[in-house]
Amino acid sequence: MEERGHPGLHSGESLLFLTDEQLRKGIEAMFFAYRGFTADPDRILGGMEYGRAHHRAIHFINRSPGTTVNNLLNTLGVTKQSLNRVLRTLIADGLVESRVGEKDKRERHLFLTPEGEALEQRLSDAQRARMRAAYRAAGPEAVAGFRTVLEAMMDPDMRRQYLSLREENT
Amino acid sequence: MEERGHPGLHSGESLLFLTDEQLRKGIEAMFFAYRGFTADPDRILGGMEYGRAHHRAIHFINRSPGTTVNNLLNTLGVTKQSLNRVLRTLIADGLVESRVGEKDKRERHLFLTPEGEALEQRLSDAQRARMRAAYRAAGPEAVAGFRTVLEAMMDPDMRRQYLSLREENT
DNA sequence: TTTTTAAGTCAGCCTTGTTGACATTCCAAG
DNA sequence: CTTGGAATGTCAACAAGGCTGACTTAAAAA
Repeated sequence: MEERGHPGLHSGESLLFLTDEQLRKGIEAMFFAYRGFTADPDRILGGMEYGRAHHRAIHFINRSPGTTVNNLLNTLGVTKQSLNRVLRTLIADGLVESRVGEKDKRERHLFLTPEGEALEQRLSDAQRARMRAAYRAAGPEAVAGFRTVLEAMMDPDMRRQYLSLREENT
Repeated sequence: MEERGHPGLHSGESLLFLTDEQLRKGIEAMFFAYRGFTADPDRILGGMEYGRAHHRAIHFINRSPGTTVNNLLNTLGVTKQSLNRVLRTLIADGLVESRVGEKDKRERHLFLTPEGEALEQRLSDAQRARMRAAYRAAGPEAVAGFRTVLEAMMDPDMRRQYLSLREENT
């Protein structure tokens, strides 16, 4: 069942990986894997007053300190009302700081406080631990393929988001 | 907590794919890709009275016709109350049929009606189209790696679910 | 000056998850 | 036969986290 002899892309047989059966396996793999992917942070957050939405906000603020609300909105793909509810609690609890923009005073630039960074660490440590185990078990070539397929699966807008985030510090 | 040089696997350099930076890229890839993964069915369902939960139920009933409520519960990882709310509407709307078990009459075996199968087709066609495009763009080797990493990322329970589903008709 | 933009807020709604309590049905063990 | 436990279903209440719509404020842009 293995023909990684690499495709000239003709030969027809190398397209067996595009059967509906193969596609469905991939779909179910995504479903079950995503559950694992979120399981550890969810467990940690379950004890607190926060949820997955807070985790996502914290992640991307940590990823791009000083990002604006609008940026974050687009990255997360939610409405400002949804995001605002999350940010309000994070700011009130002292995990996120919101600074008025210097150039454009309408904008608010978001930063993690030391407490916010501490929570971010806890959450991403847990998530990375699972990721690291999976990567190690699968090996570097599988990881490369993993990322290639995921990128191809994104909406174009999201792919741009993803790639622009990578530029920042690669 | 990061050992990046790391010995065991000789050469050391082959472990560069396990850096925190690489892991974070993988995490974000999962996040953005999952959005794409669910986008098409969500769009279709947005117009109706159904949501993602209905899609998942329909998918796995189609995948394993005659499965019991308890089986489905475990596969989906939700409570029976959550699933019941979804199943009730699907049954009421004539998309799913619930048959009392013959051997054990406490069990209800679930099947899609022709209408249910029609909706399943619409949804999975959309999802498979994206998957197919991604697979085609990435190539068979990347796809193999993709599935390998996803399997390694699942919780053991979910991996068993995933693999047992594969056995049924491979 | 007027219009547009960024952000925040309030109110209300929906889906989908959760617990807890309880009824029904039925198998199986005592 | 009786009873305990398992599988299912149902009701109620609640929470997270999406959404839309309407409105305000402040500041930038035209």
